[in-house]
Amino acid sequence: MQATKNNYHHGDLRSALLDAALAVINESGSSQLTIREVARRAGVSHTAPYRHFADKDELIVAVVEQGFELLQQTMQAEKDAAAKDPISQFAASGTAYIDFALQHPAYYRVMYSGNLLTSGGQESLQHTSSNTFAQMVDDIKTCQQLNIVKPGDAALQALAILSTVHGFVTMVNDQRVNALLGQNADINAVRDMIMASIFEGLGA
Amino acid sequence: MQATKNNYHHGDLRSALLDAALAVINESGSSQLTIREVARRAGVSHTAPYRHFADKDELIVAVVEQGFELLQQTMQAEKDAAAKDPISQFAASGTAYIDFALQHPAYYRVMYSGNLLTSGGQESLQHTSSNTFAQMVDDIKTCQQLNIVKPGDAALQALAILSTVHGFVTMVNDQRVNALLGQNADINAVRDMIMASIFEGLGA
DNA sequence: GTTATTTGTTGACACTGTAAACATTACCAG
DNA sequence: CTGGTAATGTTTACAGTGTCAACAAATAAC
Repeated sequence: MQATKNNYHHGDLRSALLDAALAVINESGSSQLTIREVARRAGVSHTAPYRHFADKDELIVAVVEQGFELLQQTMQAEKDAAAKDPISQFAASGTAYIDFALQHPAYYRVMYSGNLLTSGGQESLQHTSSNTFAQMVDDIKTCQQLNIVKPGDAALQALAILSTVHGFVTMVNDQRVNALLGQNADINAVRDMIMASIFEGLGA
Repeated sequence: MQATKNNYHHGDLRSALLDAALAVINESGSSQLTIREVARRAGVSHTAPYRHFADKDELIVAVVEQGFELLQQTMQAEKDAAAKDPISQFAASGTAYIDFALQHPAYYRVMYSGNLLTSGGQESLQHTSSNTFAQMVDDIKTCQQLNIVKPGDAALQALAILSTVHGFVTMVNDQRVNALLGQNADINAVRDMIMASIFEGLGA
């Protein structure tokens, strides 16, 4: 099963389809994401994808899962590269999350727009974001024990932070921030301000 | 032009189509929103909508605009009902915004999910949210002059708040909050906590 | 090396968005 | 009232979509 060309069998069609799906979303938006177009880009017939995904939902879910894996990796890498004190670690997570969302808008959009899925596909990806969340809660608890974050329900604190960060990157990716602040807005400056206000709110 | 029944002419088809569109989104999600289904619900032929909307995008944009009007009205009503000091006014706005999003998830989802639109339709609704935003900035500036909000770029402060609020309601409506906190989470309590942390961050 | 399994193709069907041609109703000037 | 014109709705048609069933080629297993 190697990726030799000009074969009847593609070699790694599943990956190729996922890549193509992401490319379509990047170029034309998720409303143009179509099984037939994805197949076209992979150079196969319009029903070939059905050997790898039961339906369109399953293809989208696969892209979402791949996105969450990449997010997880990105955050872990940033944490590894940062100083080992809890504050730096937490800051690294947050910045990595935001940067991931802004550098991979296609991924992020699919990951957090359930309206793409036809029916109950949503459930199958509920679990995907819980890893990230659980990690956040752990980090906050660690900081609380060190008295560098004020006490309180760590899950609620994590949720508030996630709300801010998620809302921010969503608005940036949807061009809302540019619309509201003007085209010349310095997104990185806004990001830093938002991170700062989060830390301030934590009482660090 | 009155809405008499059983007429060849519908009477107020445009409104009926908008209502039907919203109902579809509520019942089946925006992925099921289809011109033909909307026409079916309004009891007209599948091309009748084209006498009122150039294409599907225009129908969606009309729903979005209607949503923003309703949001504006809701916020104004809450402000009118609240105490007249700036803090109460600002709190009323925020709570009204959140409550609107949670009580009209279908509206809110369409209003803030650009991926429904095929092409350049996004531009036509960029202006819609700027009213709300401008109002927020004004309110913050007022509070700053009264020394109940700390100084700084009011637009940035407004953006941070909007990020938090938008992120929160988005996650609630997408079932993310329930997934992360558990089904028995008290959303109103979370909302109040988030509002409190916003005010804390403002230095009020 | 034959056979079963995996992977891809062809063809079909019901559904969608949308354009063109046509029909009915509302409205307005005389 | 009467006609003509604009507004509104219908029918028909076409290309594109998701997905199923039947078939074909390549791979893997014995």
